[in-house]
Amino acid sequence: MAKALTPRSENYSQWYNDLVVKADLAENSAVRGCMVIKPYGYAIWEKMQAVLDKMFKDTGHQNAYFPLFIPKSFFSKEASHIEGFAKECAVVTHYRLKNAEDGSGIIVDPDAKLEEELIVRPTSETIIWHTYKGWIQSYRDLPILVNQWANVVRWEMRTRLFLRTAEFLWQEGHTAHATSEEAVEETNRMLDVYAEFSENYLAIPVIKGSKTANERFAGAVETLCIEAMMQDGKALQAGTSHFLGQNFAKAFDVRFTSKEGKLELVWATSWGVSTRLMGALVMAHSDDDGLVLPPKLAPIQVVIVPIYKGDEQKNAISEVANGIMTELKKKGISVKFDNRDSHKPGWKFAEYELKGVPVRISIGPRDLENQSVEVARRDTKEKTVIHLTDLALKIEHLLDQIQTNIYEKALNFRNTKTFQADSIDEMNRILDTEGGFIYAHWDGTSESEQKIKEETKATIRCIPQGNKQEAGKCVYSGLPSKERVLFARAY
RNA sequence: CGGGGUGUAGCGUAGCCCGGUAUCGCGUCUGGUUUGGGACCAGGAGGUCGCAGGUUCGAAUCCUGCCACCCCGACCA
Repeated sequence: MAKALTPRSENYSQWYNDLVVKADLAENSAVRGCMVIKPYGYAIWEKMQAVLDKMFKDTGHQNAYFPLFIPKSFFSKEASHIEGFAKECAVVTHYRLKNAEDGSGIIVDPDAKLEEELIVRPTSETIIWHTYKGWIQSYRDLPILVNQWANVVRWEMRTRLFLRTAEFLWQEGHTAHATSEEAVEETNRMLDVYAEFSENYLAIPVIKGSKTANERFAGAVETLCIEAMMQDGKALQAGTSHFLGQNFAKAFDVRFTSKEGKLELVWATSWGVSTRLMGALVMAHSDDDGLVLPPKLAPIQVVIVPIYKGDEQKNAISEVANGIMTELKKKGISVKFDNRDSHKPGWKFAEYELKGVPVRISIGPRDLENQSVEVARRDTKEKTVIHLTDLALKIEHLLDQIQTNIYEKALNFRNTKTFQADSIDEMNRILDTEGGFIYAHWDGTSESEQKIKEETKATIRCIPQGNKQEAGKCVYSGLPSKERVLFARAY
């Protein structure tokens, strides 16, 4: 079978889409803009969830769950918030269907109109802050450190598997604090959690920074983000952490009595990552043979493929394979022995490469004689013959090496695609030929930011944390600037 | 919502300009031979040609209307 993944140079988004479908991660559903996440894709998401959930708990958070539906009136309480989300909300207006009297089918019962429409949550700040009002009276009730795993709906005009779907899965943390300092600290802490997750598990290097006012989350005082580079040089926002100030406390009238006995507004944060990370994972590491999964998130870390003629060989190989499996499982390595008769070895090799399984062990008659196996790594496609002695230990080390190598490779790629530019023309030249990240001076105004976007299609991804201070002139206005900010074309 | 494109078997397609009941590949089923990189041979099954109407002896093909999907923008995690 010709697998024919589109070479990524020709049409990256087509290549991405084909890969997601062929690797069995997800597919478009019958519902506009919504996707079906298939078992293999969901298994990866579950591994991400498990790691993140532990990181949240290790930083003192608890999980809770809030309603899917939000009364319309809740949205009108925070003006900039509704402005940011109004354009893309699904709205429930009725609660009953009935058979049409003319027999033409099922219709919405006009008599079952809701008094107040319900919005399917695009994010949960409003319903949660409405709830928090009832939870918070005194400084003793703070902080509240809650996370929710949920689905949300944003009626996007154009969707793309994982990267932008009308419904997506995510986690959203919502915390309440007595002081501004504490809330800011929380905002930073969670950004660090995301950066650590991205680099250590997804094996994707990220730039931490803050968004400009234009790009800020609707209702936030400050939005922090991590920005990753995909293999076509475009940027992908991989996670956000918002300092909400007292905006939501004001909107929902959430006050507490301080130690000093004064009534004060509560300080807030919210932070989230979504199934978009699945898209990041695919776009950051894959090659023309398929997915390349970091071992820490691969549902199958090792696959064993037998090569045999006849039952006698098959049985002998199975015995060796079972021994290896037992040893690997003892080390907590997930391993699959694919002894199906229905496919030939070559077919299986290609199949597991497409699915990104980090390590493949193949065992044939040659190996039986030599007490060895052939070990192939997905990231470099190197094959080596390894003796059975201490095989599990060697595989364990190999998995670590692969995890590191994938990260290093992504980091090197990003470094070679990161540039400085001192004019709009230079920016355009780089973006059109190389793509990638560009550090350039900006005068700090929304007008210049907007103009640069119009002329280059690149946006300010973030003002990087700990950014080097350096006097210069804005690439658009020529006005003085004290630092370079990160520009890129983005997903 | 603008600009472009495509609808033919489970999937991918040829045929359309120039009208005669549909081509090829993958998959699938049966039998046999195979197995160290997506096996081979033989045989079989599978189609309202997106929908509706029109022209015609005859429409996948020409005409009209509609629908769906994809890509590129605007919006966005």
